[in-house]
Amino acid sequence: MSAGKQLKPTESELEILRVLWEKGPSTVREVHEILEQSKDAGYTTTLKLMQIMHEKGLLQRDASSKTHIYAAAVSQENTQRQLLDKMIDTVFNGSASQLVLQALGNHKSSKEELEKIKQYLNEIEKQQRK
Amino acid sequence: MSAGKQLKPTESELEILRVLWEKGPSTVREVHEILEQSKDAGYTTTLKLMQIMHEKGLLQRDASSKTHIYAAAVSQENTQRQLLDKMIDTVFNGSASQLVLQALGNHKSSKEELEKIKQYLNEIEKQQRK
DNA sequence: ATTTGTTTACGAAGATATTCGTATATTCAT
DNA sequence: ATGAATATACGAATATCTTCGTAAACAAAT
Repeated sequence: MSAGKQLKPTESELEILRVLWEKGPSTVREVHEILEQSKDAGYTTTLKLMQIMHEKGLLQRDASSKTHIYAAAVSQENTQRQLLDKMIDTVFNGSASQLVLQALGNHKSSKEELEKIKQYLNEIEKQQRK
Repeated sequence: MSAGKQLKPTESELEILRVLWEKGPSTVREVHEILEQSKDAGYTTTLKLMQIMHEKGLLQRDASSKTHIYAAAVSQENTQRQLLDKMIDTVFNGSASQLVLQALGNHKSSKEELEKIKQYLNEIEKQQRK
């Protein structure tokens, strides 16, 4: 499976992807109006970015109507994994658990979340014993 | 407390920091020779980068002898935390445990490491009950 | 002292990412 | 049809990051 590797989105591109992951297929204006809330950029800036992302294969678009509809062409999970792997590699010297300890140490996680993580660890250990 | 905030190192800057964290205070040449093993760049490129990092406050240097000695001015842990926090924020929508699950799922961790994480989780839960 | 090798300093080219102005097309209301 | 509003396309300015050429300073060897 798998065609060519997905390339790493830039900071701005990630902001756009987040909107599309959350809201689903949207027009440039819709995306732009969300972005405007947290940063200030012109409309054509958002447009241009989304066009470039489309060229790169990060977004797909439906141009059948005058106002194009864009959607993420890469999944949130794949992108998260890609960026996370890179961070483990370049920032945590390849040690995922080092990163995990840091992450747990500096953020309040709810009891439920912690429980979920523990269960997960147990499963992994069971796997390993086999 | 807190003096001005530490600014985010770029990709290349991070490579240099990693060398200095590992080897301690070093000359440009020493750093460069390590970098050469994994990438190819000219000596003056490494020099320039380290000079810029010094200006930015990422490195400190001892210029008392002809050949300057550079050292990291930011700690590995602080930098890791900074980059990790940003990733949790921008890539994992603020959910540290989401990131943790991803990290555990996609990397083999040794039994010892997993055990360490579990102990840590227990401690956190103990804290929370208080 | 002159040459040779190593170092820093400086400036600028090249690459990539971000921003926006302007032109052109389309739609809709009048 | 004309004008106002909104969309896309395009090109280019700006900013940031990365790279390196070249010159000047210095040190060591001959």
